[in-house]
Amino acid sequence: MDRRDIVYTLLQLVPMGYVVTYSLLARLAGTSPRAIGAYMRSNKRPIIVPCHRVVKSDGSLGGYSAGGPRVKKKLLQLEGVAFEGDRVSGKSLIRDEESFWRVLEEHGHIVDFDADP
DNA sequence: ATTTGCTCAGCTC
DNA sequence: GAGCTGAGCAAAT
Repeated sequence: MDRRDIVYTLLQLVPMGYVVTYSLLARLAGTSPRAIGAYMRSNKRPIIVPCHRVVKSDGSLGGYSAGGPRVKKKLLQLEGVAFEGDRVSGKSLIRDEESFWRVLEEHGHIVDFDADP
């Protein structure tokens, strides 16, 4: 299990209609934002690993190797993500770890870290 | 709005 | 190994 697998796994937990930042994934996986970009670029399983749900921390799109920013935006809109111009509007953008875990809980993913005996 | 310094995985020699 | 290139960030200007 290397860092790349961790990143892909985390990404698959993000529900439709939400978007995370490169920066957040970097903090969660213990690496740098640009490294996340590199992982996405070399992503071999489009769709299964939803690279289109990763954007820059100011809400602008960033890149998308499978079709360019146009396609990326379109996909997000189809998933219900709201835009203001070329930026994702605040509501669906997850920037910090706390909101990340909260969103996962609300969508029924298992978050429980310390199961107390 | 634009510039500046920092980052690190992957690719090339 | 050493050097370059980005699907980026935050702070200062």
